[in-house]
Amino acid sequence: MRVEALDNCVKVSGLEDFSLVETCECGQCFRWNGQPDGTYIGIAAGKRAQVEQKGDALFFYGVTEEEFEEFWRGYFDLDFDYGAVRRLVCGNEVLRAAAEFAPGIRILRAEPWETLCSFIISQNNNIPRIKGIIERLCSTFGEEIEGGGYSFPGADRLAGLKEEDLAPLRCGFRAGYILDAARKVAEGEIDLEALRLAPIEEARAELQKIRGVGPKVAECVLLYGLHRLEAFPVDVWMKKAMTRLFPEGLPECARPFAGIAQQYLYHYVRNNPEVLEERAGGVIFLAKSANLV
DNA sequence: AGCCAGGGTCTGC
DNA sequence: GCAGACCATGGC
Repeated sequence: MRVEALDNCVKVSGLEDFSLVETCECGQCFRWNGQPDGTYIGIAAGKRAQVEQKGDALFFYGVTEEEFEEFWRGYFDLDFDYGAVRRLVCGNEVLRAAAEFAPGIRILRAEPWETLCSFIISQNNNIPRIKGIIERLCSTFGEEIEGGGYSFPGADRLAGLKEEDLAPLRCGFRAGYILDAARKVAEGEIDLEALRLAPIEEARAELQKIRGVGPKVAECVLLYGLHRLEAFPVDVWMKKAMTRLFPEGLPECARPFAGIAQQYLYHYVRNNPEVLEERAGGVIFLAKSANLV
């Protein structure tokens, strides 16, 4: 991987196993939006970037080399060898097919609070509407940032609000959940940063003390917000995928990186729902499907 | 119109 | 412990 500063952007070349589109469209993040020109504009940790991929190179517009090194490099997890993980899970035929369908997926290092709040909003909801609610949350309570757009409001900003204050979000029954989470985090009752190193069972239990946070949301916070790669979120799609494809549970080879395997699988079954059909023939059908990619 | 959405809570067995 | 109603909103 090579990093160089050009006049108006930072160029990062020599990337392996990275796809901007796959990473931004695989359902883990809600604030990256594809533009008509093929670039993606996103906001994370109060910073805005416009990113373009050409082959094995990324171009970061509106970003200095220092900002890239200090934040975006880690955010996109560019220093981790995903090829090694793919080869590891390839011991299993189904996982191999899933990983080969979108080998450029990365697990972003999103902020814990933003992730917690976003996945509370995600419950019993669809992705376009989740994005809409989050955008309204940011434009209403976030701060305007350089280059346009709004930061994600901190827990302390929301902790003092009442449910009616959240009415403009049109987030329905989730308003109370957001406020409970904001209060517990703002007052230090829940220390999200401490959960990076806590035993995972303890971290799970801690997160589920928040109203509106059950097993699924907790796993998403662990994986996307705290980068606990062993976390394994199971939503309705993953439940179908596991029942249909892994009735005995996730193969042993994938356990240490269950979260990455989950992301490959989730994206795979959502874009190839036929592999979940009753008469599909499981592994044989999957192997065929993989050859088409 | 009616079903469903990257679920969770609460109630009743 | 587990099933089932219910939750608020809008995309399709």
